[in-house]
Amino acid sequence: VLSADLQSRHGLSINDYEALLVLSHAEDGRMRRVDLAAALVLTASGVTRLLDGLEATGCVEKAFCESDARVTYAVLTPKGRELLGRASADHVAAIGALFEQRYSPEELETLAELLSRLPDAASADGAECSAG
Amino acid sequence: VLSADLQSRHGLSINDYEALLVLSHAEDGRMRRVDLAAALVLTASGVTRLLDGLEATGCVEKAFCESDARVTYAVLTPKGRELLGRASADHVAAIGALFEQRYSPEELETLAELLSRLPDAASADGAECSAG
DNA sequence: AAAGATTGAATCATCAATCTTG
DNA sequence: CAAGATTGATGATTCAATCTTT
Repeated sequence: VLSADLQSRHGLSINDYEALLVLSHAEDGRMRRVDLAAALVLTASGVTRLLDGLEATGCVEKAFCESDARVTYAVLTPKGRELLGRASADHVAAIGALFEQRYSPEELETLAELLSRLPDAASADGAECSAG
Repeated sequence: VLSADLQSRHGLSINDYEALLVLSHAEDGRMRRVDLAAALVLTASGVTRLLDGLEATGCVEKAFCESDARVTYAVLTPKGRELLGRASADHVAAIGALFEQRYSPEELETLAELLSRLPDAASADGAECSAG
């Protein structure tokens, strides 16, 4: 549901969205591609191809590293940041509706705590999830 | 983890396993392909290609419907049933270990109840998950 | 030799089109 | 025309190989 929403309203796949979100939290909206891959739990080649799309739409740009020519950065553009802002507003609201409709605040906390015990579980915090 | 285990120990993808499991619970180990697709949350073409593999290894066979020539059945073979039995023993044990290591019985029940409220959640029962 | 990035081949899913049968 | 099944083309992802730089 959430994925289809992002796609139809903003033209973003869930991975596009996550990539923009991660970049938006990085220093200067810029990250090494290899670090972005790790953050998105994708391979290096997966990131190359994901960014191909975001570069084509002008949401992300390449930048090169002066001190190490092996490194390429992915940089969030103003256009990308704007798109993320709009998409994030909708997405966070949709998530909120989906969960608040089904769980009380206490239940949400319990659910988050239980799921956080699974292997490789991401932070159950949620504070980092908005593009604010 | 669970998926990699199935693949390396028994040569089954998680979808292969699920297909054999669903067939094993059907009347005579046989189902219409379209119904199998629905049960596996796959498209019709996805099922065709999934069964291609299971038919190649002799775990599933085709059968035709006498009363409606449009229909093709997927039939679990004895070989498929044996493989499922072996894989299931390992798989269920692995799931058990994974969860019992992290949750008390009460916590498991709570987790199952909470998750069952999500849209399209499958049965939280678990009774149907073993190939026994 | 190792690290970062990209490319080509393979896998697995989907959709759209097609074929057969009802 | 609708239903069941398959096939071809496409998209997303991975792995293995390659290229450049350290």
